[in-house]
Formats: sequence, C-alpha cells, structure tokens
Amino acid sequence: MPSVSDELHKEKYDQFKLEEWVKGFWEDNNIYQLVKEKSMRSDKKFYFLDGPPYASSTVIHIGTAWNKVIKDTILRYYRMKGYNVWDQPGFDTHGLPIEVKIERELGVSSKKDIVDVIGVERFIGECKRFVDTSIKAMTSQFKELGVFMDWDNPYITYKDEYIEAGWWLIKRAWEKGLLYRGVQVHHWCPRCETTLADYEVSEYRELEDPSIYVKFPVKGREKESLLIWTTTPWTLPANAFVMASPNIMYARVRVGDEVLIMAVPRIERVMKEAGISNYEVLEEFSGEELEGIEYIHPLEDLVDAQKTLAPYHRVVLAPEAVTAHEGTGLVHSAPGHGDIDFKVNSAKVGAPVVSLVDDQGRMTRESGKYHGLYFRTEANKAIIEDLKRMGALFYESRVVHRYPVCWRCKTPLVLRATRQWFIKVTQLKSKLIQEADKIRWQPDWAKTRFVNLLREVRDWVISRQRFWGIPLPVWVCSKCGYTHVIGSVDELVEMGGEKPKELHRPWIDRVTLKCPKCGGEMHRVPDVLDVWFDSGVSFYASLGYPRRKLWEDMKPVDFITEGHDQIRGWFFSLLRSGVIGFDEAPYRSVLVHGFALDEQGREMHKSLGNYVDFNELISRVPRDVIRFWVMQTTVWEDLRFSWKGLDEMKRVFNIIWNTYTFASTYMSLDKYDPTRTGLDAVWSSLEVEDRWILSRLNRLIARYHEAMEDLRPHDAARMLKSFIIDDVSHWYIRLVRRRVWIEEDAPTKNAAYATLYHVLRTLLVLMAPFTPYTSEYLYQKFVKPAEDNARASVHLEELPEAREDLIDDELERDMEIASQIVEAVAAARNAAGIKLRRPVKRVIIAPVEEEVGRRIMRMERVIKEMANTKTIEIVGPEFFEEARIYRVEPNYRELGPSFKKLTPKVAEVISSRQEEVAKSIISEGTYKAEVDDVSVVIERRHVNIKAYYPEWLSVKETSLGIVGVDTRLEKSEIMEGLAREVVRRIQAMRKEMNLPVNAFIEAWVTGDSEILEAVRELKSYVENETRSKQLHIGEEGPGNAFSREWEVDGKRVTIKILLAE
RNA sequence: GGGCCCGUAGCUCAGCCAGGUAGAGCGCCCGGCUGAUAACCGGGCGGUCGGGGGUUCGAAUCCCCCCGGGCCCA
Repeated sequence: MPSVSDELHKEKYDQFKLEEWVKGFWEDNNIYQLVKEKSMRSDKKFYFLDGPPYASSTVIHIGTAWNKVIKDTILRYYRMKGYNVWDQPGFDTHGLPIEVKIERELGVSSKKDIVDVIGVERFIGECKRFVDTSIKAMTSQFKELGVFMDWDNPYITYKDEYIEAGWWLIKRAWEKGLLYRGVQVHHWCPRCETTLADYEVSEYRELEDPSIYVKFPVKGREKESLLIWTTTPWTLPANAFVMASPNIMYARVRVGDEVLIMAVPRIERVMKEAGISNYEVLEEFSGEELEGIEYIHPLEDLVDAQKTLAPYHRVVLAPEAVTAHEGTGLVHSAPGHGDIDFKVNSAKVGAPVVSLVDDQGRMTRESGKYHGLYFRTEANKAIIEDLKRMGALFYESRVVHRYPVCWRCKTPLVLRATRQWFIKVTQLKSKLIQEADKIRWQPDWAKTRFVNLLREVRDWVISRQRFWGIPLPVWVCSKCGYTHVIGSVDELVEMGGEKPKELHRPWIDRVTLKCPKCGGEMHRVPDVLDVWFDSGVSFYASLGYPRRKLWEDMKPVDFITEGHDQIRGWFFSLLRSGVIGFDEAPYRSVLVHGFALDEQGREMHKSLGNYVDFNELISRVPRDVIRFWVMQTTVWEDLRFSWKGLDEMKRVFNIIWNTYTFASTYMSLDKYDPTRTGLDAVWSSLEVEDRWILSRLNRLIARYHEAMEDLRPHDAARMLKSFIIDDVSHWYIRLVRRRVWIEEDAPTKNAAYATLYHVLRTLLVLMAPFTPYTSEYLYQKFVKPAEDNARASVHLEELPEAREDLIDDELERDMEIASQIVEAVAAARNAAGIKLRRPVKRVIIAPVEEEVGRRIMRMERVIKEMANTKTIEIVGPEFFEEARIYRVEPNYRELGPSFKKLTPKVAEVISSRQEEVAKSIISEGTYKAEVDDVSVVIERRHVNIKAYYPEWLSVKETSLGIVGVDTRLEKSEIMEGLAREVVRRIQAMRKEMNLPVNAFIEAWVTGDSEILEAVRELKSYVENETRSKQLHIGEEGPGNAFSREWEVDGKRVTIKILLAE
C-alpha cells in the first residue's frame, strides 16, 4: 500500500546535496530523453530558436546564465503544456574576436603573419579548436543550471552545412538584385586589416591629435585664403574640395597683410586661440557667395594624387556638413576619408574618390612625398612641417577628443573608401517595417525601438577581409570579369569546381570554376562574411535548409528571447535575412530581457572589479535559488546582481522545504494514502480553510497560465513565491496545525491531509519549470512513494488547468478579513501585554459595515482559534464611544496669549476638571468657567484632547472597524494559560530528549500550588497535548527521569519525564 | 546629439498602462510563539516616490524640462 513516506523529515536539508542527487537521478534515468520523447509525440509545434551565444569564452557571463534560465523556464512550460518543443541550442562561432584571440595565442599580429608564418590552414584549425573548447565548457555550465536543451545536437555556425545554408541566402540576394559591389567610406582597422560595419564601431578612446588651421589660397587673389580647420592632417593630401554653409555668415578678416575667409561666429574664438588680437573684419557676407570660389591646395606639388584632384578645388555648399559650433565654418573635404565628404562628393562634385591610406594604415604611393608613413603619427608630423615651411599653417595646437578604436584590438581606426560587397537593405525598408509590425513584442516598447531603427536602415556591408568566417560565395572570371554567386556545394561542382575538404578558407580559395561566358578561370573573391550574417540565418540554417526541408514544416519560429542589445542585433539580422530569403518575418513573438548589472546598476566588467564569476556563483548558491531569484526580476528590466538578494531567496527555499517536511511528517505518521483518501473522498469534510486554500490554488493556476502565455514569467514566479510563502506556509499551515495533531482517524484530519497533499503536489508541478531540481526532488521523495501511478519524473507531468468552480471570491474576501481581524487582535494583545498563549474571554468588534460583521461571523471559528479568544462579539460603534475616556491637557501656546496672567489658573481648571471640560468641548466646542471672579471661555484650541480606553479594554482601530480585546482575567483563563505554559515546557523537554513526535511519555509535575491546581483542572488537556499516558500531579517521580526546573510567571515548577513503554 | 528603458524606505523591488489616504520582503529595535524551529507571529523605526514645472478638486501614476544609470545609434 503506498503512502506518504517519512524520508523527507528524517533528512537534514541541504539544497546543494539535493541538487547533486537530482543531477545524478536525471543522468541515471535519462530523464531529458524521456521528456524529449514525450514532447515529440505531440503534434502541437513550438519552434523555439536559441540566440546563439558567442563561443569565445570558457566561462559564461551572469547575463548569459539568466538568458538560458529564461529560455529553459519557458521551454519547460510549453513542454509540460503538451507542446512538441524544438529545443536545439546554438553557438555563434565565426568572426574577428576569435581571430584576434588566436592571433594572440600564436603570437602574431598581422594578416601577413597569418598567411606567411602560421598558414591559413593551421590558423583556421586553431580557431576551430578554440571554439570547440568554448562550446564544451559553456555547455557544461548550461547543464549545471538545469537547462534542458538538446545539448548533443547543437547548431554550430562553422559547420559546412551551416555555411552552405548561408551561401543560399547570398545567392537569393544576388538573384533578387540586392547584392552589389560598391565603394563606400567605412572605418577600417589597420591592424586587423579589415573593414568594420557601423555597429562594430562601438569603442571610443580619449586620444590626442593635432588641431590645425590651414590656409588654402584663393585662386587669383593675392594673400587671400580660405581658412580650414582639421584634426586629421593626414587627410589633407586627399583633399578634393571645401564645404561651406549657405546658412552661416562669413567674413573676410584682415590679419597683418593677409586676408582670411571664415565664418563670422567663429572669428573671435579662432583669433583668441591663435593669440591674435590685432585683426579687422573687412566685410561680411552670406555663405552662398562663397560657392564656386577656387583655391590652390598648399601641398599640390608634393602629392601625386593632387594632380587629379586639382580641377575640383573649389567651395561647395553643404549645410549638412558644416556647423558654426566648431572650426572655421569651412570644412576641408576628402571624399575618400569621410562619410559626409563621400556623400557630398557623389551628390554635388563628382571628384574621384581617393584614399591615400593603405590596408596597414600607411600612406600610398599616390600620396607622393608621404608614401610609406603611418597615417596618424608619421604622416601627420611630416604634413604639418611642410605646411609650416610653406607658410600655409595659420595655427597649430593639440586636442584630446573621442576617437574610434577597434573593438577587438583597440587600434585607432581610419576612415577610408574601399570596395566592399553590400546587400541593398534600403530597398527592403518598407517591407521590413511591415513585417516587424506582425511580430508580437514583449514589452511593447521593444517594437517602437525596433521600428525606429528600421526607419534608419542602411545598406549592409557584408564583406570582411579576414579568414575565420563564412567565405563569400562569389567567383569572378579573371579574363572577362563575369561574376557568379554559388548557392550550394552541388552548384559548385556543377560549375566545374571540386568539392573542397571543407568550405572554409583556405580550401575554398583553391576552388576555381570555368567561366560560362568566356571559358576563363574564375576565382573566389577572397572576402569572408560579416559574423552577424551567420546568426541571422539560424532560423533555417539550424534546420539544415535548403538541403533538408524541415524549415518548411516548422516555420515560423514561435518564440525567441534575448537581451535588449539584440533589438539592433539578432532580432534585426533575423528579420533582414527572413525578408531577403523568404519575404517575411521568420519569427512570431519576441521577449526582450534586460542586462545583468552589478549591485550599483553598473555594467559588470573584469576591469571594474565588480565582475561576478559564474563558477563562484554556482559554488556559493544552489542552482534553483539562482534560477528562482533571477526569474523574479521583471524580465525586460535590468537585473541587479545581489548576493544579499540570493541569500534571501535561500530562505524561501528553506520555507518550501519546511512546508513539505511538515506535511510528510504527519502524513507518514498516519500512513496517509492520497490515492485512497483524495480530495473527492473527503469533499464533505472540507473545512473553510481547506476550501480557501483550494480557491487560492486555482486562482494561482489561472493567473500563472495567463502570465506565462503573455510572456511575463516573472509575474508567474512572484505568484508562486507568494502563494507558497504567504498562503500555504504562513496562513494555511498555521490554520491546520491543530487538525493534523489529532491522534485518531478523524475526517477533519483526513480533509486537511487531502487538501494539503493536493496543494503541495500541484505546486510542485507548477514550480517545475522554474525550480526543476527542487521540484524533482520533492516529487521523488514526497509524491512518488505515495502514488503508484506517479511518473518517472515531475518533468513528465502535465500542467494543471484551473478549476474555476473552486475559485470562491467571497470566501477569499472572508478570509482576508479574518486575517486582518486576527492581526488587529494580535496588535491589541501586544499593546496590553497579553501573550497569545493566554486565552482571552472576548474580542469585541465594531465593523465599519454590517457586511464585514457577517463575514467575520462566517470566519468565527478561524478567528477564535487564531486569536485565542473564547468569544467574538459584534457591536455597534457606540460600544467604543461609551467606553472611551477623554482627557484634556492645557495647550500653553494658545492659553498664554488668550488668558495672560490667568493662564496658570485656567490650566489648573482644565487639569482638575478633566472629564467635564472634555465632554463640554467635544459636544459644545467650549467650556465656560469662573476664574478669580472672571468668566473665561475655554475653546477647542486651548486644549489637547486625548482619547483613552479603560484598562480592561485594549483597542486597535483598523479600516475594517474597531477591534477590542477584553483583557480581564477570569480564573478559568488564568488556569488555561498556566496549563498551556506547562504544556509548552513539556514539549520543549520532549524535544530536548529527542523523542519522536508520536512517542508516549509519563510525566511528573511538582511545585507551585496554583500551577498544580491548573494542571489538575485541565489534566486531560495536558495529557493529550503532550502525549502523556500518565500525568502525576504533586508526586516527586523517579530519580532516573529527565528532569527540569522551570519558572512560570515567577512561580516555580519541576517537571520530570520518562518515555512510556 | 538622437531613440528606447530604468530611478519609490538603509537594501531588493511591487504599485504607474485605466489618477483618489504610499506598499511588500529583507535589515534594524522591541515584544511574542516554541509538535515546520536556521521556521513562525505582532509592534516600532524608516519615504522631498531622482529634481523642477504643468494638467487636475486631487499626481508616484498623465504631459513638459532637467539630473543620474542602462541599451542602441550618431
């Protein structure tokens, strides 16, 4: 016969051990496989797509842990709701950060070294080895957290099948005319020797640069120059034109025997900076008048490239590029080295785009004299010297400003125009916005943010001049220039290529094709793809599309969740790929989560010393505690990491444990069998608190589902916590305690067992997605032994649906009121110094409305028990009014000014005629008296009125009404109180002797006569409570008995105990 | 410089969308309970709801500006 086992309460609680045990249990019994198999039998699909973490570290960030816990909780929820859940994890593996790490490991620092010293083949091998190590380490940490995903079958972006899937999209883009090669100005890292996309330019440093004012002589005018300002002298050799604004006023300013042209609002600043006080503004005019003025470039003779640029040297109007806030209002423009310059040039000038800096950051041959010099250092220096020598330098100083550096190697970046491959995303803009609108965003503002970004979308530079990435599948004929994009390995072979060992560089670089146009040899463009491309195609690539057709059955992705940085990142790249490849958004709903910050709300950084190491965390805090704690945070807000917060959560688990051991202690004692004595069997014996907790439970279930389906798992987590702590532990268990202490087989006890068992069992299942370890453990130890038909694991259970018929609003309101009344009584007792142990004769309540009174009386039994009162009386407010005693005190601040010299005597009257004065002032507002033959009128303001209740009545006023406790002692209550004191002490002694709760004893009580009388009077009560077979009053007892002397209210008593046979 | 989010007690946070007497847990102090006991109950201390302005009879809540923090851009 199954019954609740006694295993739980025999064991010392240790959450770490518990989790270790569960981990072993899952492994030994293949629980994940069972869960997965069960899920796969369902035909309701739930396609979850894991945003792949970047596999560049062996220790995960706290934020990554949170991310996976959120995912796991939601996946578990949907599995337990009977869905066929796709739970494949992913890893993002390509890209520059990993290349840089490997370069460091191998001790090289340039692309040349990778090719010549290391060899690309070995380099790629090292990248792969590094990634594999990271994946292994990360996987084991995710498993530690109890994350149930298909860890044996992750999608990994460097696999050939994945690369091939990536090619497919490039081919799609090409077929749709979205792929193009173009020149654009981008940031370039001269160390990594690759272009960086806008979003990769994320780091800035405070760097020092020259700040120079340079004179560009105006053609055909003696000693007259345009004055320009720049902090990048190295761009001057590539100067093509000068920009001015039509919205700014300019002036010709005489300085010495020269005339300088500059913006009016800048004159004073510039002159001051240059230390020139003697200057004269000759003439002011609108910027428009500058248009077309030609100038001579001061370095014209030193720079070869200037020969082609000279014809364009004139002033161009470009209000978007010129401000009156800095410089001179005249901006030197080098289309090959500036974004705006490039745009203005294409729109208005059409000069050749010249970049005079090479891949390594050195000046090119075309820069003439400066050939070979490094741009920010050597070239700057040489150029400034030449300008000075030629008299073209107006003023020179240094400036410290924010300058972009490479996000991986911190090398200052250079802006330069290069030829790159693009996808014309701008053409898809309206479609992107339209598709974004169909997606469910939680929270709402994520959508706003997303659409804001889409409005500013730019074409996407997909090419990178690196090694560790998906090779760009573009082949170009070396003879006729014909370009072809390859969409698959099969196509590669069809085109005459040989299938390489793997699709990475360098193997793929060796594959040549035969040009279908001219028969010439086609070579691959040596670029690889931007690493953001990789994860963007995961929605189909992880499923092996197009080689396999699973995506077509599974689409769209039902759910994704990542941090809010991914609004711009992955959420965007997925949508972009979805629209390029399939003309639609690939996912249906998004949950955005926050960042894991430190206690002060700052970002965690190893360099800031506030970094919390995952391994430290997991060794200090049990996994479920971490999980349940992080899940309490409003998902889309930032998580403030807190050791203290985690400690608090440990206590919650302690209470959960205590709750289950409480139940198991008594249920096992009585061999309670939930399969025989279930809720149905005890239905008619349910007490009001039983019906109440069942109502609460079902309300919880309903709200829990609402929260989970609305992607508010934190709300569900909070509800679970408050249900178990507040409703079950703090209230329900307190209420049923006495019922489970009953010895015999009473219906009310069985009703309590059945209810408690049902509640705790259901709760385990509801908790399982959040606290998989604890739920499993309690399921194995508490549920399993009691139910023959229990599942192998709690994770194979199905989530219950709420039983609406058990939700009773009225009852819950009644209980709410009862609890408030009990609270008020406790406060009143406390004020009067009456212990809860001592019963009181009556509690008197004047409710604010009759309704409340009725509710109180419906809960009479509960209130009487919890408040330890013999009776409850409902009275009208007049009861308290009549009992109230008023006292008045003289208010000297008001008395003084009114009565001057009489003040002391008036005060005397007030103090001596208390009641009389108080009554009069309350009813009439004044009190009239004769003082030294003078009539005085004492007003309300002259006194402070205080209300008191008589000694015997302790009162607490509440929003429900006035609650009074009659504190008068009658002999019977005193007796009962004393008896209870003795009981308590016997219990303490039993505990000290380590007696089992159900053991019987024999006891002897001697000492104070009043106490003995009380015990004699309530003998059977004492015997019952303490499980005493025999209670000897006034007898010494044997010497071998366990003995203790006590003092109760100043009275001595000696108690002896022996274990009865 | 722009977009979005956050700012409430010493700490962690709820309340804000749908305006109506500022809440919980923890911590601290005092008291109680002692058959869940590293649990539990009551009371107290503690708040310019980041600051300022506006709308309103009434604002933590709605609007505007500013400050601090976060993310993403420029």
